[in-house]
Amino acid sequence: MTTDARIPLSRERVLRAAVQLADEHGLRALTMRRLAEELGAEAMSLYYHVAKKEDVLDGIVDVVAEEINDAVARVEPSPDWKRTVRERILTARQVFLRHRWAPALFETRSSASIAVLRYYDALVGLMRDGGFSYDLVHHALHALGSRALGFSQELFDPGASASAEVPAELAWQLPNLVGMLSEIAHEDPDSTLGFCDDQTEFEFGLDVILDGLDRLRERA
Amino acid sequence: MTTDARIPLSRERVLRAAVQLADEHGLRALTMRRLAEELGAEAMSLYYHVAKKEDVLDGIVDVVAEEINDAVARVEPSPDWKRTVRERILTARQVFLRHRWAPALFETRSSASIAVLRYYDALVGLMRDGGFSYDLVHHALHALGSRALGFSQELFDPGASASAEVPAELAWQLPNLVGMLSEIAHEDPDSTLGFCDDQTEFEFGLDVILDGLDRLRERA
DNA sequence: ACCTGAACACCGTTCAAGT
DNA sequence: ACCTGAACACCGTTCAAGT
Repeated sequence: MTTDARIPLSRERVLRAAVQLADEHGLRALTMRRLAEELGAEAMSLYYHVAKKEDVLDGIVDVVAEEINDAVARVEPSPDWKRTVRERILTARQVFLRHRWAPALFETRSSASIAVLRYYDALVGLMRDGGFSYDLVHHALHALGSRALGFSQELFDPGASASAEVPAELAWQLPNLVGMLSEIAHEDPDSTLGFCDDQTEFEFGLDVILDGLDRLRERA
Repeated sequence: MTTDARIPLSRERVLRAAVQLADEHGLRALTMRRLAEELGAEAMSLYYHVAKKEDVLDGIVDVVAEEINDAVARVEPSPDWKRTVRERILTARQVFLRHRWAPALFETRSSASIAVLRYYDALVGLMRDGGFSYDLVHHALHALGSRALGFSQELFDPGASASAEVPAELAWQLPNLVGMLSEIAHEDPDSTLGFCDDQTEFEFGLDVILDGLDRLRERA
């Protein structure tokens, strides 16, 4: 989907096109040459608007982070810190569902973008107002990890390794896993997303942590 | 550090060299050409022992996973499930500290290696014996995420963005973050690893989750 | 059976040159 | 000021050829 070549390039146009390219064809398709093609320009033209590819990657992280900030800004605060924080995080998660490549990329960035810092700043403020000490907020951010931003990279999807996919010769080595999977498959035979409902699992993990943090806050 | 060229290549030698190369120079240095050079061979020779680069990456994930399995096998079980699981996870973490590139790579693998599955199988068994239903174990694995395997990718290290590094013009946009960081820096002026002690934070987050899971187990 | 040289299709990036 | 062509140093990988 090559766009009109008459519109002049700009950093913003480049970044928008990069996000769209990643949305449609994944991060691997995001090469400088392909990106330029998408914009109806030559690869070398991009370098007038961005320093290098890393700059593009930093840029699209920022674009997504701004999208998150816009989304969570519409969440109306509640007197209950946990309710507000929970809703903000689930709202942020919706943005990541629109940009499936983003979690992996966010984790490769070493220095946080300004937009990400603003996101965290608001979170810190909400928890502080909810009765947390700065010290506990700090621990809380580490405990939440990427969940605070709205995603949780699944290392191993128990559902993806459903019993059917495990070769019989392997099964005997994994009695507990096989047992667990067969029971789950039995109990929830028609889950839409395979055996594990990502949304349910994300909320489960999030609530375990938020509840735990709330208990620590009360005790302190 | 080129090794003796007279020793014939083998899949195992290739993978060992790949791990060592990543340990010493990072994942980015792990190219087929460089790897071959390290082994005193030509890049094309590698393809007789591995299918493609992805195969090498799958392979070194497996090597690390086996290293983890060896390490946790030496953890002696306790009647308290939480104690045992906690110690196993912290033991696994030690392995990741020796292979800093591994967390990022583990997260890019879509299908889990057999060794990783064995690790999870043992974990499932321990929790099941500790009184968990299969269903709760399943939720627990999702809640722990990569922490179950012994690492937690930090998206944004609050310590890395210490107040000193935040430009003054940005600080006013981040009042809560700046407040939090200045207090933490003040309270813990001489932490070795910067402002955040990774080990402490990892254990904090792990304990929040394990305690939460234990409470859910009791209630069920 | 195991290893290699030459070659291909791709990268990101520089630099001098065009308008 | 903005864009481009040619070129460079790298990738992973194929394939026919060597021993």
